[in-house]
Amino acid sequence: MKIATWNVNSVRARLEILLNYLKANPLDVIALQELKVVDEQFPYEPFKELGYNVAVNGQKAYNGVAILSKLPFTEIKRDVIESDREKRTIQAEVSGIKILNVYFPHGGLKGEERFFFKLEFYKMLENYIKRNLLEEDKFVLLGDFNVARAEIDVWDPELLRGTIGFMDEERKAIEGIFELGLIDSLRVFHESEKIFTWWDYRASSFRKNEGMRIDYILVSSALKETLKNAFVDLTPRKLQGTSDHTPVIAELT
DNA sequence: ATGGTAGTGGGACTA
Repeated sequence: MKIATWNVNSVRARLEILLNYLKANPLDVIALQELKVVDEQFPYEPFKELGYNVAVNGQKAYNGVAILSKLPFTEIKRDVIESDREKRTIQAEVSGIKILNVYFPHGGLKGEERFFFKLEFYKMLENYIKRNLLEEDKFVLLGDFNVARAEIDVWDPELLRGTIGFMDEERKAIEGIFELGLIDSLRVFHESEKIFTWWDYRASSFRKNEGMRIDYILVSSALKETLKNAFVDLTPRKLQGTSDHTPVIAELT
């Protein structure tokens, strides 16, 4: 089973790129973030034509998440965090695996309201997992975490230290989620490579490879033995008019 | 500390 996460930064603006990608790259499950569209206006049809079941939790102009799956969903939950009014979570079960897709807040500068909201969001998600998932559950947490975990996950740790996405407070918060026994799939196969998933549109960041690894696929220990590969696909980031993120993919048996 | 770009929706906001 191939599972991917991709912050598409508007599903409608990226429809052509997304469909072409799925035609060329067979994925079983794909988690999308930043749809920027309400459920009613989500482009369901072209995905259905490619054989996908579609579960959407959308919002106008901002946020919005979806899960596409070739296999049928046996359960769909939206807004799994109680105060999630921003449409940032959707969970679906596919073939006995619970898949939780999360678009974490970007946050703000230290001390600002959005900064505290972001830290609270990490804590709420940690609590949700603690309360709702058992150690033996087959579970995948994936999405745009909006934080780089370690120095290896940013292009210039000295320059970026203390900026949004690489503050000590958010790194500590995300570590609380990793410490629930979840496995950072990319690092199982690429232990010490500098690999990024996001590059700012500005300042030719992608050309200079000035990026950050802020998108993750984490798997529960019950899935550890089934993990066969994980990688970042840079190809779609090279296209004109593409998202500022590129997909992360994990392969399970 | 600022600016650089992009999407939405037709200005300001988020990222």
